[in-house]
Amino acid sequence: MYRTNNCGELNSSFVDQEVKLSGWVNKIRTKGFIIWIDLRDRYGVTQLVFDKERTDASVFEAANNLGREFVIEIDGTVIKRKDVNQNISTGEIEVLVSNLKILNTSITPPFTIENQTDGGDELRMKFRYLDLRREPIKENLIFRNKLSLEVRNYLSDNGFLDIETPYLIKSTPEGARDFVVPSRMHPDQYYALPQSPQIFKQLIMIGGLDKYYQIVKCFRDEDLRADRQPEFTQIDCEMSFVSESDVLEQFEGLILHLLKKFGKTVKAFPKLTYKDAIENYGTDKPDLRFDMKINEITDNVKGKDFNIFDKAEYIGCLVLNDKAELSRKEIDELTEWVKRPQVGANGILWIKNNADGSIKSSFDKFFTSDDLTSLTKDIGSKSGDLILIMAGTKKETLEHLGTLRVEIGKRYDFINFDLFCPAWVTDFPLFEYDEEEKKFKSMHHPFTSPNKESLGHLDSDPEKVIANAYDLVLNGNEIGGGSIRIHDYNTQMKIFEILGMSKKEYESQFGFLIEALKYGAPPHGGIAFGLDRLAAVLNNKDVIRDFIAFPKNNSGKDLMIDAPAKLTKEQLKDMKEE
RNA sequence: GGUCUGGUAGUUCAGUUGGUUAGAAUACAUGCCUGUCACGCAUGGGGUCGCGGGUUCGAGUCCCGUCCAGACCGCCA
Repeated sequence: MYRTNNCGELNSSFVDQEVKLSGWVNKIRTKGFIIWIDLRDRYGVTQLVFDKERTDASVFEAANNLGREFVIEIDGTVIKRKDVNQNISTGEIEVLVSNLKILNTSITPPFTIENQTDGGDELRMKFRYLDLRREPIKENLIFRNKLSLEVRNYLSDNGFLDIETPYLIKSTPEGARDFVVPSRMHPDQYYALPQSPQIFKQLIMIGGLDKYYQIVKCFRDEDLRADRQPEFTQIDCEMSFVSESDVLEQFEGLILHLLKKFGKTVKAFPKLTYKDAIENYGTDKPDLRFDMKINEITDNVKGKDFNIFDKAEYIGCLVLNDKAELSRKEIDELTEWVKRPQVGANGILWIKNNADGSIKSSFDKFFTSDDLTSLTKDIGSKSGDLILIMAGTKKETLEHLGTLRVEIGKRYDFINFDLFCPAWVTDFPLFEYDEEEKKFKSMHHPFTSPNKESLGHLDSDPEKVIANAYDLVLNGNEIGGGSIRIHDYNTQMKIFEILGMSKKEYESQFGFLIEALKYGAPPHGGIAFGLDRLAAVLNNKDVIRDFIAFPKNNSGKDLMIDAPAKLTKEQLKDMKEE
């Protein structure tokens, strides 16, 4: 037996008990006559004490020779501390050690195993097993476990069945690039790893299992971001005999269940259309933790001989309450920020609706103060406000204003980080036109059903067709998305046709699904959530890597195991036809 | 594929206009220390300034190339 207790559970109620503990040497503090060691395991830290009066000389000597991250087992007596440490749960007691056994030694770790480590990202990834010993990473993984457990509880209580789907499937050219796996038994042929179990979950519905879920790894061979990994985990769900509102209700329940379980404050759960989201927030994943909206002022400002306005297709602005005192330098910094190639805006124009009633703008040459006053009235700005204006094409300007809005929210503390603001975004277009390939592409995927009301546009004007598709947005992050699927053979054919796929193409790629639709496919739909991202967002973090035990770095590498790597000639030979 | 930022001690970083022997903190080692908990004090070891080339009397510093890391754009049905 290595231990009678763990390093997180001892407190004053254990005083005078004999205990045996095992763990890692986190920190050694010595005063010559006395040595303290912080012993760490998954559960916490317990202070061990050795001193020249109370500890056997050989044990004291052994304690003197320990190093960081040695694994030790000790016997001792729980005693009250002279000075209590309020910061840790075991801070009232310490263990007077009578016996010390070294279970394993350690060389000096390359970074400190502390909450605020001195290690950089690269080093932490290379020695991820040491990084996992750190409290913040450990807590993230414990949180992730609780999260997936609560997801399972909710879905199981609501009658969903956990059904596994295959990882070795067939590649399709639609959507993201697939990771491919060569087949040894069939040289020059390849499996693909699933980007999502999409088609399988639809076939499970056609198979009559009614409610399915799976917490499942998915794979996409695309470039990474702070919130994107090439392999990631989805909470994948599908239901039969449901309309869009049924799905939204069911999964609003899931999200509220989770937010409640984790003690989060939720203000509301609004439903906005894609169009409203874009026009009010400049993005399809609005951060609703602050109320600021984009105001369109195109018609208000044209015709003053100001070229920038007169030439623009769209002019919009943001009203920053009580920020009129912002310095010229700060506005210039914001301007530089939006002009960086990553944002790509042309610049920012401003109006200061000063607290003293005066009004000033960066285009005073063209606008009288009466013009400005009437403009501020129209957009409901009060004195003390700063108004930032952008102009250009509608699509780009809204996008830039949306990016600026979030930056302002962060920079000037408009965002309330204690608040969790989930929202549905609905009524996405079914298609978007790809200028490069000169054809329509599915905005979601080709199995998304068109909205009944817009079916008339299917032949004449595909871009106007609205999909029965929806995203779940939380604090400005897309954490889920789904749709009602097509369960009708003819509609599915029609969609493939609009996407410019030949009969040969769709039959070779999705023939089995098309066939299945002929055998009494029920109406069905579903949703998938990104578990990694959900875990990060619930902890107000932007980077999902630290919610994954062994993540890939920015360029898709695992720095610890050094993957990807080359294969041997022998291995490659197996993959090729003679 | 592109843009930006960075790469200097085990680690995190500073390093001025190009100028003598490249610094700090921390980690590590040794010693001291009668209650520490970011313990303290003293001493010490520790450097291919990412790599290659160029300019120069002289390069950590300037130029070109390249590699690596991070953030973002494209991409992510």
